[in-house]
Amino acid sequence: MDERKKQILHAVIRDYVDVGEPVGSRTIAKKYDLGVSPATIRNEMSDLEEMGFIRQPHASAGRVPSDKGYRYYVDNLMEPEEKLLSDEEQQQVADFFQNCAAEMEQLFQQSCRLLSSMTNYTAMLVKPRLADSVLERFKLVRLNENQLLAIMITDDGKIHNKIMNVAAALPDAKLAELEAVLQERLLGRSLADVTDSLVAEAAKHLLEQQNLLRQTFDLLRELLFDYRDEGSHNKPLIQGTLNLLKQPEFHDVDTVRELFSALETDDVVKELLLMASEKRRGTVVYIGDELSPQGMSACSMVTTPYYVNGEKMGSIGVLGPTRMPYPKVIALVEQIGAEVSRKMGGKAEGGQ
Amino acid sequence: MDERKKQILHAVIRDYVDVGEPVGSRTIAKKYDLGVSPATIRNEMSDLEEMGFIRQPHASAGRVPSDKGYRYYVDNLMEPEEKLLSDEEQQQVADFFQNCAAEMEQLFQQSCRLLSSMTNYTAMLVKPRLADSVLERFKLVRLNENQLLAIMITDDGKIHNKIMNVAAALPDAKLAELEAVLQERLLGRSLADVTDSLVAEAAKHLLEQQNLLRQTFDLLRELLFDYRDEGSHNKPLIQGTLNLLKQPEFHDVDTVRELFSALETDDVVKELLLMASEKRRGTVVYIGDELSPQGMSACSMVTTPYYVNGEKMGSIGVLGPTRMPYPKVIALVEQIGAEVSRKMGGKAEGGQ
DNA sequence: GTTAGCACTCGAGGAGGTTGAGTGCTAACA
DNA sequence: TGTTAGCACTCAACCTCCTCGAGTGCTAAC
Repeated sequence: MDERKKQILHAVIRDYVDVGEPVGSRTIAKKYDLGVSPATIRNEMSDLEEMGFIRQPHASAGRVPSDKGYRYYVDNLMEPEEKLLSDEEQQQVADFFQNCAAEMEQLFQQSCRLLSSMTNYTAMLVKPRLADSVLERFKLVRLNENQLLAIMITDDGKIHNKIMNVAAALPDAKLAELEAVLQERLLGRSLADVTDSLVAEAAKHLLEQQNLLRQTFDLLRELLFDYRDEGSHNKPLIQGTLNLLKQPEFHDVDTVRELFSALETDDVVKELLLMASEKRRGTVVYIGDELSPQGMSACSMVTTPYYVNGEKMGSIGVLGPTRMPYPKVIALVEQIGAEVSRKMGGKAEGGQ
Repeated sequence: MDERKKQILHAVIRDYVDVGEPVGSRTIAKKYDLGVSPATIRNEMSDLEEMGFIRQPHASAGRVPSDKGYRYYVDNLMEPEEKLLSDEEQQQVADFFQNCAAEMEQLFQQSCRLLSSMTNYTAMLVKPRLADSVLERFKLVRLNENQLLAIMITDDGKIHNKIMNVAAALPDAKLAELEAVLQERLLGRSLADVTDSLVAEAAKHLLEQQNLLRQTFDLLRELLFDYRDEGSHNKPLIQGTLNLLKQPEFHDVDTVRELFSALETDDVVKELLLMASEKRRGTVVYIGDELSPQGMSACSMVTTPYYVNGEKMGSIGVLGPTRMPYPKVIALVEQIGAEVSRKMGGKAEGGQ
């Protein structure tokens, strides 16, 4: 891959992303000053096609970048100066984060919306894993003779609760004792740390005395593990699904159907967003075929992790057509990701 | 509108719903035994067109029912025997409701899914208004010196809570007193009944003594009214949006965009579903243009109310193309609505 | 290694023709 | 007066044929 080939590939991609139509050798010779004739460019393009970086939609058309071509571009060709946001965009982001909500849930919602409206693609965000939340408060409240309400407040400000039935009367003193023991053992720990044995041990001596509490404990354990596994508690946020319909590549209803049904499957979205953050590789770009296991091979995705209190984290990202202005989108995702981290008191982490 | 015209209109609609293509005079003469020649049917159809019940997509095509035609059909032509569900369908519904969840939220979700999968259209449901929920329990729990947790449990089993800051220490005795007074005044009332004056009066003598509680009360009032107005607390359920994409009438991406953006607006959906139940007219059918204020003039909608404990209620319904088998869909919606009512201990109400 | 020139390919788009479903009209019939 | 047969007419859908133009690949010359 010599320098000139790189230049030509770069030119093909820039032009295609811009105009949306296959780009020919003449166009490149005219628009980008490479100092060679169309014929030479043709030869080079023929090589590039053989190498799999570009392809022809049909025999007498210009060239279009392949997924591999975009990949090479993102990995090797993108120039830092392309990644800058315009002043207005900078401003827009800054303004937004100055005035945005402090409450976590809302901040996420709104950031997601911002990202989708600024890119005109679909934005998505996974909230921090509930398992990483730290138990800050734990209360047992008597509702009546047979019912207790367990209240847990986690450090993200969320209140979780569950009504539990107790088989027989439980004196106030015992209840207080139970609460105290559990508080001592559970508070300050993340839900991930709350293991079966921990709960069991915490209540051992109580259980010995009062077998009737066993049910309550089973319920409590269920509750804790339920939250820890975060089954349905942590749906990813998705904003601007409809933006994708604006894209010419999704003018075919069948493609749209496939794509949307993938988007409706929360697990797919979460998996995608988390694939990136779990590798801890900063911003990650998935291109075309790399999303085919998720049924989105017509798309590309840019995700970046964000941090809450320096540790716990989630991811925010954008889904658009493979033909997207990668540098801009990457810059925007990183910028917004960093701002979210900042707002949440985490350390930002940018770049690749 | 003589008998023969009715028969012909009926035939046009049945055939069009079935086949999906404009239907001509010859087809009707052959398929439906009206005892007259195509020529006669042509004359009648010409009249029907003049009356606005059918129309021609283009000059040399067959006829297609207009919105007005469907309306007339639904109001006057549908025969009771058309409204029967097949045995398998009956069975499917019965099976489902035998095994379905008892928990309200889940029951709604699952019923909605059932309706959408059985019709292959989009199903939607508004949950009962929160304002109609009755406060069953009310608790004030001290979290620490400066924070109280207000817990409200409504008769639908939902737990609502809010953390409130109190300016200065509040002795346990006062807290208990406060709780007791509020319980006395608020329990057993629906959120709709909880008025500003009620809360104020309930706490009057307390406030006189302890001005510092004012803030707490303001917060509590806010909380109550927040739930009562049910701002974001009561999103309608929507299932099977993607089913609409299967319909040939939505093969155009622009129509889809318009429709989906309407569906994304919760208020529009809720308004639609509630329009019916507020009139207390049983099952209601909206056809084509009648939905144009909601930006869904390509669709028809069938909704029916359901009842919880005989009074409080919501609606369940189906959104599909105007070309839908109305009798079947109506029967299905009513059946499922009735089952939901039954499950929720409400009285069923069928028919129009 | 680069370039100019040229033949070739192929999709897009328009013109023209054919087909078939369906209508509207008219005149004849009961 | 209502019904029917017959016939001319209309029009979308579908072909085919044609041209145009963008773009390529190849070759021979520089």
